[in-house]
Amino acid sequence: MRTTAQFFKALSEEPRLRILALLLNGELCVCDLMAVLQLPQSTISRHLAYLRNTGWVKGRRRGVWMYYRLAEMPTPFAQELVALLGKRLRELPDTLQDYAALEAFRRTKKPCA
Amino acid sequence: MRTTAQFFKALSEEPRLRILALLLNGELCVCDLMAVLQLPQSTISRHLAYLRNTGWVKGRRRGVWMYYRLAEMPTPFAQELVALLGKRLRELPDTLQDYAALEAFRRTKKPCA
DNA sequence: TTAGCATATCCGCATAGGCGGATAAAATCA
DNA sequence: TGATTTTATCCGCCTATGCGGATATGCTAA
Repeated sequence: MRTTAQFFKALSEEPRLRILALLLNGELCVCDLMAVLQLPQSTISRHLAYLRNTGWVKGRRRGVWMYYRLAEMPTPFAQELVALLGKRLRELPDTLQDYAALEAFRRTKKPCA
Repeated sequence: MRTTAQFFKALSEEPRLRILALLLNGELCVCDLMAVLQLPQSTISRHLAYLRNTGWVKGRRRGVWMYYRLAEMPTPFAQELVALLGKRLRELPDTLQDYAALEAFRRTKKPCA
């Protein structure tokens, strides 16, 4: 029960929902997230750490860069929750804006890759 | 997005999950919840207020007693989330214990009704 | 109208966790 | 090795919210 509560707590802050929404479409590095979310790097990293500790994302180091992706969910409950959350996030205006910002960022430059 | 985050925040505390789990099987009054959760009345009421303000439960006054029940969810997303959450909660050991405690409490006495 | 019960709110206190700037650590390259 | 880049962590500050006892409110019945 405590674990379940913690799991939901990860979803209770807007920046974390935005991060998860962006990761729905695949792996991103911290600098991608910074560019899209327009938040200081320490803020992004802190939220990523929280998501990592609660089992929502996994990080992979590739040289200097850390790539984050959604973690594989261990239980059917978690899997269904991710599916449901994803469906919901994708229809929020903020998400669509972030997707557009990511597109734009990728077109203009590719500094981390 | 902010609303979505708030909605999940309501699920991020154990006492609130226990309350929701109990309400899955129908309306209860505050004194029922006190008996089962073994928490002080002020604590129960505070969590109920939080759940009320975030749209999870509705209260109905019946004389001196306040009966709480799960609210009707306004969106398909919320409806599916409730269904999923309910399925999850019902399989947690803490929930089963609380159900048993409620049963026991109802058998021994019926002080509020 | 007053007493008594159920519930809501108030209070002070404690902690988790938000924030962003500063600093440390990890990895690469010259 | 030393400089540079990327990311993680540290720091102090601040707000939200947890807690439970005390008090206020709402309602009923005598």
